[in-house]
Amino acid sequence: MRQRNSPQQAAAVMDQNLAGEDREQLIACAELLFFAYRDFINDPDKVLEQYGFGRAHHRVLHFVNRNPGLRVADLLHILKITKQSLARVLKQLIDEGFVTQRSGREDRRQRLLYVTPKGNKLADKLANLQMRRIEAALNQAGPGANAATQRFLFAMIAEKDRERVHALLRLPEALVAFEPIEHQQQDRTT
Amino acid sequence: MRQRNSPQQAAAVMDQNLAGEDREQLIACAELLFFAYRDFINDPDKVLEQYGFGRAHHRVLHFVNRNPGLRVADLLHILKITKQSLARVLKQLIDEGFVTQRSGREDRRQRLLYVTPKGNKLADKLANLQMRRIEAALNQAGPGANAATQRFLFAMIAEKDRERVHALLRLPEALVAFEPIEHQQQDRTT
DNA sequence: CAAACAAGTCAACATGACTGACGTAAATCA
DNA sequence: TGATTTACGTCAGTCATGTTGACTTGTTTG
Repeated sequence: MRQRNSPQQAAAVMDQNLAGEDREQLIACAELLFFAYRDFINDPDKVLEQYGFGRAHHRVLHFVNRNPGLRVADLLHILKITKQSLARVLKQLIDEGFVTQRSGREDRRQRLLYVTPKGNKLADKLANLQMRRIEAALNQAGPGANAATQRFLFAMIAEKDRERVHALLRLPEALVAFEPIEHQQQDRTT
Repeated sequence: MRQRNSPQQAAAVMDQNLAGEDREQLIACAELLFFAYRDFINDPDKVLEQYGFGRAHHRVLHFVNRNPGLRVADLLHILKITKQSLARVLKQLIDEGFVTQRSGREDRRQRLLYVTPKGNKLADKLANLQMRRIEAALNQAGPGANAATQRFLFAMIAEKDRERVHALLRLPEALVAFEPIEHQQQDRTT
């Protein structure tokens, strides 16, 4: 038996109803994240379909577009998938002329990845779709939403990956160090 | 009991940028959303593996747990998948005693879904994992992050689904009406 | 030179999505 | 009442994307 307060009640006792209301807030966040991501993914999917590509292709194309010269190993860390999974979509992107490879100058074992002009065009097209939705959402969420949301999303990342992501996205320093956090024990597994 | 300060206090600085910088901000949001969701999904996955379940099972279990008496048709709208996709995971959840069905009283064609105590236990276990991460992230993101993030995530949802989600999550009215939205429907058909 | 490393590849498999077609029982409409 | 619609279930096949394991080819490094 779970009781749910009406919005009026919720607003009234916002900071007093400790565990119960707090729990509802957290669950709302979780569910909203699910719905938001569901629709965030949706726009590009329709376009990708026309190219015979899927989300996996999109992700590769995006990060190569944003980070020219990315190594395959980097991509594996970013996407957290196996190289066999990556290989399939990467091969398609290369075969169809959206991505190219060059050997690294210093280390010739490495295959550095770059988008072609064609790849850049598609990547930008997809990015613009998503950015339009994000922009509208930020506007609707009001001032401060950008900063707060970025801090929240960044803090949702597994702690051991944050530094890598921070560097990858070239984020401002403020994002990491908003509040000192006491004890954090996450992602010790494996 | 995070304080819900007015979002203006949180950070009014970051939101007034120029076009080029603005674009970078939006891209950062998009990428952060990807990384956040990637890791948000990760915690439950490890537990689900032990039960022989996947994400699809988790989603069904979660929404049935949160909304006892949910109809199959509702679930399809929530998850935006086909009934054939749903059928497989739902059947497993029922066969293994995590979910039960009852015929609707008014309309006996309907199969109303409920979690069993066993199902409730697993659902809560998974929810707690995710809520712990969200709680830590909200703390780290500072005051105002909860409200701002919820508004942002809500606004990311496809407009035609917002009303439905709003009703489903029993969200406070303020979430929808931060900024005057022009046309809003009153249809409450769940 | 041997070992470690970056990357590619082959094969088999699991999950979760899809389409299309069909069945069944209950509600609703003409 | 009889026909149609609705809610749900199911069979069968396909596709996209993930997995593990094993092996190869270059290249760098100890």
